[in-house]
Amino acid sequence: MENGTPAARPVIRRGDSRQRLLDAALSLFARNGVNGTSLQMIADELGVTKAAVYHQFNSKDEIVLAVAAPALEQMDAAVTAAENLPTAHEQFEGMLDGLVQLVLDNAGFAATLQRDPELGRLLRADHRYDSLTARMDTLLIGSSPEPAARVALATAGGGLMVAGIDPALAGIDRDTIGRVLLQSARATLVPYTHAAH
Amino acid sequence: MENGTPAARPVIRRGDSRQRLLDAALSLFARNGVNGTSLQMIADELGVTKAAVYHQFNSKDEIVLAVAAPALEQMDAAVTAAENLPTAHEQFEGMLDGLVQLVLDNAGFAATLQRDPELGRLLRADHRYDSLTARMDTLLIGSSPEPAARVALATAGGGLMVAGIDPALAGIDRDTIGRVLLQSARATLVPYTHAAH
DNA sequence: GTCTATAGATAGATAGAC
DNA sequence: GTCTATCTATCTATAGAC
Repeated sequence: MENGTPAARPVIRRGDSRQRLLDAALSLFARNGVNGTSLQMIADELGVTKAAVYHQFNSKDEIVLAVAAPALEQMDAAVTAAENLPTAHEQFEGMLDGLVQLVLDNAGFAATLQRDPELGRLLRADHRYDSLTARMDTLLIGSSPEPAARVALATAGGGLMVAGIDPALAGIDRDTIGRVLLQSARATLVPYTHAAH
Repeated sequence: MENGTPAARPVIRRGDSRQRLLDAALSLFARNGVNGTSLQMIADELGVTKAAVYHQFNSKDEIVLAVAAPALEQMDAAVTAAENLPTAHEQFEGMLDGLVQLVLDNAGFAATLQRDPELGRLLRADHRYDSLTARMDTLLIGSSPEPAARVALATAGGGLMVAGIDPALAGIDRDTIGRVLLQSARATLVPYTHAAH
């Protein structure tokens, strides 16, 4: 290689170890839950000691929140995009599409969120998350839903989340999973939304 | 009081403390997960010490399995009842009905099962559970389901389970929840079952 | 059935050397 | 960025008195 660049390109990029840590942590969280995953397990997975983990994050909670961040950003983008669609019907369908993509792109995170009370508590402590879910709910079942609609929303959401959990679903192609998830969520919600007509 | 009976009827019946322990444990498991619930928390909830808990159960796993037992028995009964129905269509609908009742009757347990990897592992170690779920799956989507049907089954199951989780659903009457759950599960599964015609 | 006391392991977290 | 070493708190579980 030529020496036109002032410094040789390092084989290990900066921030790589941080990302490797987050990947390992998410994988362990999805399998064992947040409470079932110790910092020792994360360190072992990376082949380092706990102290090395603490060099990059000040606490376990910080790791959990860093793991959640990308999914929350994608969720924010999906909600905002759906809100900007012209008709209520398109908003409903757009939000549904975005939600399925979100789950497919973040299956491990969805599994963790669905399963772990600890992650739910941490997220609910953040105002952004509360606001996001409220906006999403409005797009799907309106701003003053009847009780049955709230049950349907929880049911549809729960059904979506398991796509990343069930080991029996490993090996099934993304398109098939996405198609079924979309059909299921739509069929569950349509009787209770005013926007689907 | 008269002394006609040889011993005064005790105010606290035998076995009550065991049942109180299981009730407290399930409540804590549903809120915090199995891994998020220590024996100390269970003892505190009952106002006793850990040692008193260990007098009734030899290990934490034993408590978890004892908490799960009633739901597993009800599941067994529901599957068997559905299998004895005459037509495939009635078996499908009967299993769906039984499943919804199961979830409504054991909301706390369903929440725990859905969320906690630890409980799932413990149950899967028991052959009875594996066999039960296999029989249930066959009633709902047949014995050699296509991939999409397996996704639909996991989705419907996940949707059902959340009925006991979401705090936002507290206060909604049982009939409403049951009706929505049944509609959702049926709508999700019908496109992929051969028994629904 | 409930208690005190404790064992042994592991949790999250910190200090300071390299 | 990674290490050794260590702290404190808590965990599951046991022993033995009342």
